[in-house]
Amino acid sequence: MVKRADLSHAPCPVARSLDLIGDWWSLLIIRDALEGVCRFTAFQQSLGIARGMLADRLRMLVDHGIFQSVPASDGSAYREYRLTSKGEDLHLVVVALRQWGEAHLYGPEEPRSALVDRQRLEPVAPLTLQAADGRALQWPETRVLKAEPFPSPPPAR
Amino acid sequence: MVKRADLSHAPCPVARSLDLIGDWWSLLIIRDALEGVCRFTAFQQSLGIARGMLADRLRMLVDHGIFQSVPASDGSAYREYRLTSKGEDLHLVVVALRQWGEAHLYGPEEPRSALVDRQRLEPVAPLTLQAADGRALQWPETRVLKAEPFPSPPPAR
DNA sequence: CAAGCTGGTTCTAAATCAAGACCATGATCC
DNA sequence: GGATCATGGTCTTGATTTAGAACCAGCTTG
Repeated sequence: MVKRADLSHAPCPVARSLDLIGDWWSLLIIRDALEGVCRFTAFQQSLGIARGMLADRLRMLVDHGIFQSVPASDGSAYREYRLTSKGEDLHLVVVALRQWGEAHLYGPEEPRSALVDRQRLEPVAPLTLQAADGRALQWPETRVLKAEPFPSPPPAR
Repeated sequence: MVKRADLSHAPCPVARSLDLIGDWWSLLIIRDALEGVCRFTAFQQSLGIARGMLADRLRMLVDHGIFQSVPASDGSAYREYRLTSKGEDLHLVVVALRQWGEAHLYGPEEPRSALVDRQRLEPVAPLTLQAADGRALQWPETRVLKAEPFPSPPPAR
């Protein structure tokens, strides 16, 4: 056996994405970062994650260009973690998870945090799937076209 | 320490969602199911997952109402796993992961599977965040409103 | 009814994870 | 300018999870 499968060269983008952020903590760290958390200790306190885990995860996310480690903006000699634009683009994944959770994991009266339009403080609209021309699509109206088999699969690194 | 944190009563819908499907395999199983896979052996072969893991994951996903186990549609005595509507609603999460992976994890020439509109075989449009009135929103134009503190937090069960 | 498929369960070893001790800087206080 | 605290980690130690393979019982096919 050895280690968990390596999906970083999978032909399916879903698998590659999960290879990076499919673990227990990464998306929670990214969620916090999207809400403005940027210091090691702040992540650690917000999430209750073990410090060693957090250090590992941040290192990995920096290596993969999702975070960058920059000098702290408050002028101190410490550093902070900022999402790159690649990392920020994960906000749609977080929103999709949020909306699914809101729809299916809460009782009708149960309080929950909400993502709102900053101007009007109204909840954002549910995400929808659209065709290239803007038509709304249901899931059964789509299909996955498999990739062509690759000339040379994982050519080392 | 003991076991991984229980997020099933978290006030944040993202955390609750990840509590169910934030592990290494669940979303890959769901991705396959969305593409029509429904038999135990088919999942196992498609994913290369250990059989014990797969059995555990499917049991858990059935327990949480994401799959249901139904008699096989081919008339045999075997069973198959079908997504419930709750499970099907995860397609937006899978699409978000797919689009992020397409945008950030592939070289320009590297082949990949694509999600297309079944009628025209054109790729679907990128997901976008919209306000309640349909205006496009960028991430910085939104914020997360925290939930009211709950009267009685996790009341056993 | 024998052989193979299906859908699991159980076992073991390895890897991962949580928790806390420890430590090296940098900042603060006096 | 030395003591003390905060920051941002690393290291060690067990518990839990995971991968992989072996095993097994109920269908199904020939």
